[in-house]
Amino acid sequence: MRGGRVAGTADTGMTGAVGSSDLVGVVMLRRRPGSPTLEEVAALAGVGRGTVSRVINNAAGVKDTTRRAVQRAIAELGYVPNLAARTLAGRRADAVALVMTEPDWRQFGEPFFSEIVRSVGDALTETEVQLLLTLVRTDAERQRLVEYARGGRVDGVMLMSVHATDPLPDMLADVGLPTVLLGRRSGDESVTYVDADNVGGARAAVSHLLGTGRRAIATITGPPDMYVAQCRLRGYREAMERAGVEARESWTVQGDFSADSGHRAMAELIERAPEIDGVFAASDTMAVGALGALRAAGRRVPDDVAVIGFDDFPLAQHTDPQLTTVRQPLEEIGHTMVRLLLEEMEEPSAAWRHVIHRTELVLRGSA
Amino acid sequence: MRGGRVAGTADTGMTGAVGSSDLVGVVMLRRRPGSPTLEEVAALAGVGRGTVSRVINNAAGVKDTTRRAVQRAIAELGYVPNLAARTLAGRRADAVALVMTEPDWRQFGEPFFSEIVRSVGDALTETEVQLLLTLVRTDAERQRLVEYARGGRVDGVMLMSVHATDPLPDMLADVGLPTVLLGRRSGDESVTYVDADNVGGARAAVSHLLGTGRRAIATITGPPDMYVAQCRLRGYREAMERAGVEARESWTVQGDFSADSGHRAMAELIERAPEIDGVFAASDTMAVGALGALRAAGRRVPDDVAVIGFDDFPLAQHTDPQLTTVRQPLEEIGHTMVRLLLEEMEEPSAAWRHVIHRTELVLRGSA
DNA sequence: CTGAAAGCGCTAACAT
DNA sequence: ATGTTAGCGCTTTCAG
Repeated sequence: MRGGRVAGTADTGMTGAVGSSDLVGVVMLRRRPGSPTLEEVAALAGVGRGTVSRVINNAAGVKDTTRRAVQRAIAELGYVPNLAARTLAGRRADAVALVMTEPDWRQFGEPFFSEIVRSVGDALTETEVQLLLTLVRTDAERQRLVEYARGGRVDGVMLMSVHATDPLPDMLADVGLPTVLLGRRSGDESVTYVDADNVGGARAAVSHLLGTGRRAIATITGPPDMYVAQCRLRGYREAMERAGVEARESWTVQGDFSADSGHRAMAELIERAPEIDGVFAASDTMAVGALGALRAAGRRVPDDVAVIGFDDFPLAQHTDPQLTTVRQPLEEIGHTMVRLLLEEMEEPSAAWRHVIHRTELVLRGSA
Repeated sequence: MRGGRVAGTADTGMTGAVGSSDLVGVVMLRRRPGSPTLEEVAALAGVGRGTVSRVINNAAGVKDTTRRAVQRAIAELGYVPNLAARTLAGRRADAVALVMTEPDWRQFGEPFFSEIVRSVGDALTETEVQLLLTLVRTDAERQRLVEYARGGRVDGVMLMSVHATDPLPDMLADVGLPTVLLGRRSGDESVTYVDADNVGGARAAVSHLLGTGRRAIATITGPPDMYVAQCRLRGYREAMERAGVEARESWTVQGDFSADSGHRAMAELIERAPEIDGVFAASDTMAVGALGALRAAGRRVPDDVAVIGFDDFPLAQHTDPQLTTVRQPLEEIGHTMVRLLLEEMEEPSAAWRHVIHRTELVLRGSA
């Protein structure tokens, strides 16, 4: 029976399955047709529509007694403004979208994303702006989002995890929709973006290793076609160069950001470059894999070999609390995205703006 | 230095920090004022507005040549319909919301949620309906969502992880907005919901243990104020009763769905009821904790004690591939939510509908 | 300070 | 088959 399956309620027959015996519950009356309108409020309050509009928009210049009367009418009718009408009449949608373009759905659960979502939500919680998360996986969904955004349902768009070849940012930005990217697609990203200082962070990590007297420092890179990986490799090289240490060819091994690839890369390094006494991994996940390989090979960490990983996901605390990492300030990155977006919505500028957040080294046992 | 922090780019000074030296990039012209309107399209195509409307809505009864002409005009102008106007003119918003009311933000990253989000997204991907995820943590956000929904920005709302005391479902449903809940708040939930068969699943798990000849079966429960936990406890009791096995008081220990609480509960069980030869945990997470406690105590699993957990999050595969679980069909649950919502949007009914999905036992090594 | 009136861009019902 | 017209509910001048 191992690995087999048994219907959970086969012996009970008590519950309805889809489409078969749905239980139908209490019957209740509902009223849909005709939420009260501003006009009805005006009538009840005995004022003109303009006055009601002023009241619900907190506009100045309404006698206090009238205001009160209107508010009473609003409460009595349970009036809620029709947002479509409001938007159509010229005001904004009072909503922004945070888009995840991640075909690989597992990413969704990553701490990286939840952190960003959380901080963006926080930054918006004080405002009148509703945050809308949307998923874009297929081209159909891409198209639908563009029509949604261009259709005026949101006043601005933030995009996370955009792949280098994704045209979505341009489709949005080219129509004049305030758009902010999290991370660059390439070195000359034009659309407004917020990014972490990947070059500087990598440089700081490697400099730190050099500072402890180590010289034979290797790096495990990310996919070469990802800009973020390029930056981290560049940081490694710059640090080595500045220190006057020649970075041997054999000290650079390619990974793909996964723990597995980190493990393999480290195993290869141990094999072909046993002189290594330090490693900079382009992701914390790979760093964890590398630590595993080192320990498996009987190397002492950090005494024999020190490891630092770039903190893409605040993973380290869950897997290896001893791992030194380069931390990206996700909280601030989220806040900055919101700030840039709101500013752009406030007064559209003709220029793209780019903000790069500093990173910081979080020292722990392994380096 | 251990545990200390170092600014990543302190030695570089190359990057701009927020608000200090933001890089300002390429300047580009943007046009915002006045997207082309349907009227302009009509003019360019030399037809009436009604015809254009028919074309963009794929309505029948338009001569093929005219249709083509209109489409050409649309392409030439880069016309995109104004959604606010469309909604106002009486049609729907063509959007639905999937709401997470989870004050404890960590939950967001759980596989349970990403699975639901994924399956709901899948179910919607074929339609014209845009999925909007929204977060509701504070009362302010709750209020904002209600105004958003009542304001006509979405045609329906799905709610996940609703706490027993949350008034949000009623606030929405009472105004006649199609609303579907994932999970019940209590035994007499009125609002339309989709749920897993928690009672039946628990019963099946315990029956399975009984079927292997075990008699001293304990249960680790969830928080007693959560309906889902009550149901799973009820299933345990029913199975024991049906088998004519007396479930001793001391065999029921309370947990809180966390792995830690599972560990503690199991340790307590080992102490006070060493006769135990089977355990049903109300969540897979607690089951994992329980397994840890058992192994630590030197009990062999499943030979001495068999463990089954209820699969809230498809966690088992990540932590203990040997753990037998009661699986909830998350994919189907998501699809059903969408189906019910769309049906309700199609033709509002006066009745609430309730669907309870079967669960299935996924047998693995530990039971 | 407040009422009246002119749209916002679209759909749908009604003519033609 | 297609043009015309009347709103949808709100914001916003513009008069009073």
